[in-house]
Amino acid sequence: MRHEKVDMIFQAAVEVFAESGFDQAKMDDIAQVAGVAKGTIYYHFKSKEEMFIGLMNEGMQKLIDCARRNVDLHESPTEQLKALIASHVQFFVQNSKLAKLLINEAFGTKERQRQFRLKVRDYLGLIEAVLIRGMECGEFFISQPQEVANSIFGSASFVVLQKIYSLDELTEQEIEEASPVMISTLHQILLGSITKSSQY
Amino acid sequence: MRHEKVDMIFQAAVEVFAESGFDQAKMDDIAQVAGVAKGTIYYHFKSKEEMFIGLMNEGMQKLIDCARRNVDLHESPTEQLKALIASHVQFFVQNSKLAKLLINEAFGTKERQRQFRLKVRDYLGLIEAVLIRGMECGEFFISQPQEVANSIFGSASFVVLQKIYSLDELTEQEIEEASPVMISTLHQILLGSITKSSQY
Amino acid sequence: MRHEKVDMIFQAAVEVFAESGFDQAKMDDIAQVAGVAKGTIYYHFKSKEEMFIGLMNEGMQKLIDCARRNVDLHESPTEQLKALIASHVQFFVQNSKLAKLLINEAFGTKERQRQFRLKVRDYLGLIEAVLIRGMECGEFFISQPQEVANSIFGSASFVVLQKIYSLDELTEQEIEEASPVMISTLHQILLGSITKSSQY
Amino acid sequence: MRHEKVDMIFQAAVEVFAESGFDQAKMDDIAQVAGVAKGTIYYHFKSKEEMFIGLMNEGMQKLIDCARRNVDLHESPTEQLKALIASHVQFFVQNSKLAKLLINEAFGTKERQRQFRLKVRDYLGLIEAVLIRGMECGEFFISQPQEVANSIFGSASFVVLQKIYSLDELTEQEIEEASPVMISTLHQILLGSITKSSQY
DNA sequence: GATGAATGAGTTTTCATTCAT
DNA sequence: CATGAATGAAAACTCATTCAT
Repeated sequence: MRHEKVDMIFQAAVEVFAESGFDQAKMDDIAQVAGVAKGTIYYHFKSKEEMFIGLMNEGMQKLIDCARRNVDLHESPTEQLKALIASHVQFFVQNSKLAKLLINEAFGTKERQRQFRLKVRDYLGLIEAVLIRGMECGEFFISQPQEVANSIFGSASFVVLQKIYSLDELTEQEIEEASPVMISTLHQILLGSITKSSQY
Repeated sequence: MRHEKVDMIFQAAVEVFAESGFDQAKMDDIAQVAGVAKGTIYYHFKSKEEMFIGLMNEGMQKLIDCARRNVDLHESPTEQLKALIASHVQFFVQNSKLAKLLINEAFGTKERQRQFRLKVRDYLGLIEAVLIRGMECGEFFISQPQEVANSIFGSASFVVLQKIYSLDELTEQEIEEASPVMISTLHQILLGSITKSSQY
Repeated sequence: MRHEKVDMIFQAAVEVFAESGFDQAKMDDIAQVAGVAKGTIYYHFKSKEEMFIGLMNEGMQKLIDCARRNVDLHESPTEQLKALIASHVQFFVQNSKLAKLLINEAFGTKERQRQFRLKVRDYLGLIEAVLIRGMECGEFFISQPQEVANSIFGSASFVVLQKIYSLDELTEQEIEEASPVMISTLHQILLGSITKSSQY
Repeated sequence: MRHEKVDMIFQAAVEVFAESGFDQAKMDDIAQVAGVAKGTIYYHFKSKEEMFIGLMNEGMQKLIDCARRNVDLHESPTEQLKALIASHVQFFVQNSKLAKLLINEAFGTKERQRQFRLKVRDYLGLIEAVLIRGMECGEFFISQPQEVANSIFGSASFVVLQKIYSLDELTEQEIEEASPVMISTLHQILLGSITKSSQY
């Protein structure tokens, strides 16, 4: 296969970066995990930073595609938003390392972080679009759709990560099993208030 | 004063850690900002990690105290929760570097991260307590108060950080001014659904 | 042509080595400039060092041939020496990168540098031969022809290189135009004292 | 002593750089020769390049000071020029490694090389000043003093280096002994043509 | 003959930590 | 208590060389 080693490096990089974060991730470890020499990484990627950016884009794109696919299964904005939240939770549960990385690298002034936020913004735009459509067809009552989108993202992300990195140290199995509860709670909180015009 | 230098180091450490994150923060920088020699830091703190842990505890304690103070100003859980959310937003806006650090270091398997989560749990416990009191006196209708607490924390935190690290690069002034909108939006979303029994 | 690629590599190597010096020259760059794959270089040349030695010999041989040709145009040693100096200046001006390389690699204890000095000695021998012939036919009055040969080489080389790498950063055009002045000045200095009549 | 280690590093750096040239010189070697840890070098010097520049300035300044001292011992420009040439030869003989480095790093487009040429220009200015004074008081007859200065520098430098790196591999002792001959030959060549009476 | 992906030893640089003063 | 020079164990990155195709 042509891209055999490149793929292995990419996989290894996801794993190591997600495990340790950008700074703690060592190129040596990535090389070892990938089963290639260190030089091989640099033959295919210009630098640690560049590799990371490519990797983040890839990961975020997966998240975005997954969300879009799930949204498109439904017609009503309400159902779409519910699907989106469920999709988000499931993706984070199944890609927990990536999820942690996402939260860790979403803020900051480094180039990689700025680039990364561009992708995050795409995803948030997807959420916002659903909200706006809901407003237009009278299903949602929202004054600040952008803030609400941020709020949804923050809720869903933190709920999952808090479960994963809970002090009880749950197994992957237990976390998977907890997904439905997390999803339904999030549905309750996040949809309850926007489907009726409340006064707070 | 007895602890003159210790305090200066502590202040400097907050600044530098918050600015750069744990890994990128250099002891040299902390020393320089504090106006002391590098060796002096090691006279007062055992290591970079230990200093960081102390600092995080301090920061989280401030957040907790601030929240508790604001909660205690009110009687009804609804008002308490509103106050808590407003307090959270304001604290994050006024301590944005610390806020970022909080999110960055909340997850992970390192000792400092585990220790840190103990403090986060205290804060979440505070939120949860308000929720439970609200359930008890019939103001809130929640099935999973812990998840809801996480959700509130995640929403409020992400909304503020997203504003601070927005691609528009707002000034501190502009962020301060945006606080009321963020708070009211969060109130709307987070309180709307739990004060009525919704079906999702 | 049979040696099509070999020639292209050779040309590229001259260019890159001359531009960057031995250590800074990268085989990748040579390959790229030559328009061949890196492996191809190693198919034709044993190593970087060996390629460099061959290249230096080639370059020096050109210089020697050029000098010899110009010397042979004249009968009297005085005219021969003048021709030789003019030839040297012109060659250095037209092959400035090679000239720099020559000076940089002329001294040192590395094998390539030792090998290189053998060729330099050939060239110096050519100068010395003219001087000795001049002594024999009574045109020159010199006690140490070898030292004088070195002196001539050093003068002429440095004058040109100093012009090329002057802080004013002259264009190639300007350097070409400065050649006559450099040549006549060198004639004046170098021939004035070794000939009987100081008419230059 | 305050600068104990800094001095040792400096000495070691001169030695290693002079022995191997900038590119081949390894910081490890400098550290080892200096008898300090590698980190110590970086505590005192910002980078390899910066260290090299400081070192070159130091070396060139020594050369300039030495030349100026010797020039100032005499009144007549002729005697001054003779003293300058003798001084140059002796300095190069006694600092042969530095001399080689000087020639190797005098040309090129790197920052360190450009900075270095500023110092070389100072030295050449010193020679030129003597020549111009000689012209003014009627001792020298030169049309291009700058070119003549370059010529003198080139002659003297190359004669010495050629002796040092001769294929016969002379001992330091033998080179020292050869100095008078080199000096007198250079005097003969370089002064003969620029003075009125060719009595040398 | 020609290729270019792969290698790994080697190089500069960084920085938390120590310790003699 | 306080200092800051010194350390050395990493870590990112380079590049001549090899070799399977």
